[in-house]
Amino acid sequence: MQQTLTIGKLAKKTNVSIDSIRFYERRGLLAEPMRTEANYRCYPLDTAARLRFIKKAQKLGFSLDEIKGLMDLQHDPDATKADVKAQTKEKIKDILEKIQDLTRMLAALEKLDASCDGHGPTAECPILEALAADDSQGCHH
Amino acid sequence: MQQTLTIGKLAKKTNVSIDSIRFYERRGLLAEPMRTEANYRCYPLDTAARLRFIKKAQKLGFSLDEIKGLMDLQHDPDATKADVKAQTKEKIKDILEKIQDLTRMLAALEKLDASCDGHGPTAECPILEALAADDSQGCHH
DNA sequence: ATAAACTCTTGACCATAGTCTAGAGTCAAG
DNA sequence: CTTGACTCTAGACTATGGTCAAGAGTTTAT
Repeated sequence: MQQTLTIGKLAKKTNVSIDSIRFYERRGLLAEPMRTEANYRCYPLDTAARLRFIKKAQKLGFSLDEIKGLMDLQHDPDATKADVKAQTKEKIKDILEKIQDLTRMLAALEKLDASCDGHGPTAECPILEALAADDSQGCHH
Repeated sequence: MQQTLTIGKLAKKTNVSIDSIRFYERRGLLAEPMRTEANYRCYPLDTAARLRFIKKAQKLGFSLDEIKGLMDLQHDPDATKADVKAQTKEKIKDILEKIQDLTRMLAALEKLDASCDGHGPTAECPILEALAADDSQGCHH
């Protein structure tokens, strides 16, 4: 009973596809695991934790590159909590910005929606008219 | 004085790159324009309005395929304002969902951020620990 | 012993929204 | 009339996060 998993077992255990696991390895998010004589990957049990880390960080909006950065920090003896905190704050800023952009879009769309009674042909649809409107007049040189 | 523009003039007028204009044509967002004898595209002036439409709808979060759908509705005599309104409402729903997802991410990240004092090495960083935590215990079969 | 299930590598492919390159042809200004 | 700016096509390349297929080898179950 060695404490290792085949890629298939690891995939099932973590709900991450075999292809994704190999993809993460290529991208440097997972270390290259030991191999059996037949060249099969055999993963130590804690690789599952690493995959959990990846999936959770992904849900929080980190890209694979950013996740790699976080995991590298984790194993860098010279890295500080402040480094991790800085990346977290960076991400918070990103997300706030996205929320603001989406809120503006939402307001614009709701205004369009309210302007249209929803009856008749598209010929004079205020939504389409608003999108087609030429506001290039706003900036004369 | 024909009322047409070369692709370069159109690009400058609309701030859309020449490559993007040709790309939109390939994707069916712009009709194939007339050509000169030398096979140069010559655009009627109102193509600029169509490009404005595309860019505005894009800012509102519509994908190119969705924008194509909207523009097709615009010229379909059987399409109704209700069709446009339905797509707008669909988009509003999408955007609300995205905002909710991002808001949840934000809350999670802010909680992580607050849990870390930002001093010392990463060894016991609560942010990294939270990401690494195994919550698979929540679901025993 | 043999078939099913698993794994390996390499490389192509998906969507999205473009950008860039090469090589050829065209147009305008000096 | 030549040089520089513009345009043409086809196809490759970017980033992101994977998925899929082919063809070969391995392991497991019956």
